[in-house]
Amino acid sequence: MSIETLSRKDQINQVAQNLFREKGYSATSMRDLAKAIGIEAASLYSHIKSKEELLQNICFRIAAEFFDEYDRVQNGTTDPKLRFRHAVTAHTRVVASNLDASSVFFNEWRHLNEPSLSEFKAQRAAYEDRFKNLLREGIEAGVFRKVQVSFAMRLVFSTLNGIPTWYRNDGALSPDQIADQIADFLLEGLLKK
Amino acid sequence: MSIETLSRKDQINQVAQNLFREKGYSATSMRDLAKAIGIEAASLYSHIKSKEELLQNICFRIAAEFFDEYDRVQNGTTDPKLRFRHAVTAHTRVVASNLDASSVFFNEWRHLNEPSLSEFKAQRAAYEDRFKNLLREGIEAGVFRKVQVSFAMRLVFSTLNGIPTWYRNDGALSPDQIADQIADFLLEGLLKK
DNA sequence: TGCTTAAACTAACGTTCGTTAGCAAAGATA
DNA sequence: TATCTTTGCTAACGAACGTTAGTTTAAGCA
Repeated sequence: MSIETLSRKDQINQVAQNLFREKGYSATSMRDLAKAIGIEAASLYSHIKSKEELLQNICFRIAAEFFDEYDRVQNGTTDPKLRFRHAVTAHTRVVASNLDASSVFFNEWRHLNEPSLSEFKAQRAAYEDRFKNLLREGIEAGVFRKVQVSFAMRLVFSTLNGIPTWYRNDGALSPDQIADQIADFLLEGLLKK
Repeated sequence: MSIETLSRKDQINQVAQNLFREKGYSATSMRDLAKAIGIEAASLYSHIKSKEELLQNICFRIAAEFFDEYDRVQNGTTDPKLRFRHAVTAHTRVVASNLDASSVFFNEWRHLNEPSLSEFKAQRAAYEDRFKNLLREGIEAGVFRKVQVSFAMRLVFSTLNGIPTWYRNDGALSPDQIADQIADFLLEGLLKK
């Protein structure tokens, strides 16, 4: 869907995603946002309640996508190695298909105010726990090396959440392709076997 | 060195590192910074030229540390696997020993203005090239899997630069210890051999 | 004691911030 | 045609922003 066919409200949310990512939430003014759309700053308030509402929309929409995609791919799978691979590729697809929004999710969430901030942290922790459990399963099954699960989980997420810093969805590599390659990298490492 | 024994100028730089990391550069006001020190905002200008100068100091000091530590550990080593391991552990030590500053380096550099911004990008690209060369060497030597070097470099840096999001230098694990564990993770991956 | 200097202060500058109030235009609906 | 709703506008609010000017304070030194 091109940006002209979106409702004004959707258009505002989309441009906000882009600006919040490029300049950061605090450094993006409502006048910047309005100018990028082609209206006056005050006119934004015919469609939205506040600047922070825009940030909340982005953060919680992406959080929901992470959960949804995770549930979708885990359904029915029991093999620990495959469960982990599916979780990694699902997460990667969400990130790579929502570069602006996921970038804001990763870097701008701290500008949320209460109670959104606590809710955000709780959801993130719950999501991270799922990955810790996958790692535990893999270790207990003797498939993964005996690593500290919370340490390994942090490294995995660092790799995944860094995607928006370098990936461009320009046709060279599809989200599915990099998802597979990242899963390979996390499972195999750099060394030749 | 405790914060009270620093010169005022050093103290300002140190508190700025911390605030820029916690709240972001744009969301940190000079009045925030002054308040955290216990003086008036205008008094800061007896010691510094501008807010942006503080950001420049942080970014370029850390950049220099990355280069220095890299040069120090590469000196004399020729084995590709060891060269890569040393580069990774050196980088990790710099990050883990400068959590506030490296966090600002990773996340707030975009608020630099020209010409500092271009200079920053150039230095970062030069540093990244060193890692790409190490990966190339490892592949040519048959030690590393045949991965795309620029892709692998991005994944490596994502892992390393995510350290400030989770590591606390509180005595549980020293910078050297996590450096070794991260190198293991990058080289070996999660799978049991 | 008088002089110099560093480092703080108060006051204020002009600008930008997010947001509100009130109004105008335009299209949909009756 | 008359009315309502949506979506924009101009004007402006009070607050906060980075920064400058000018002044005071206090310590070090001749």
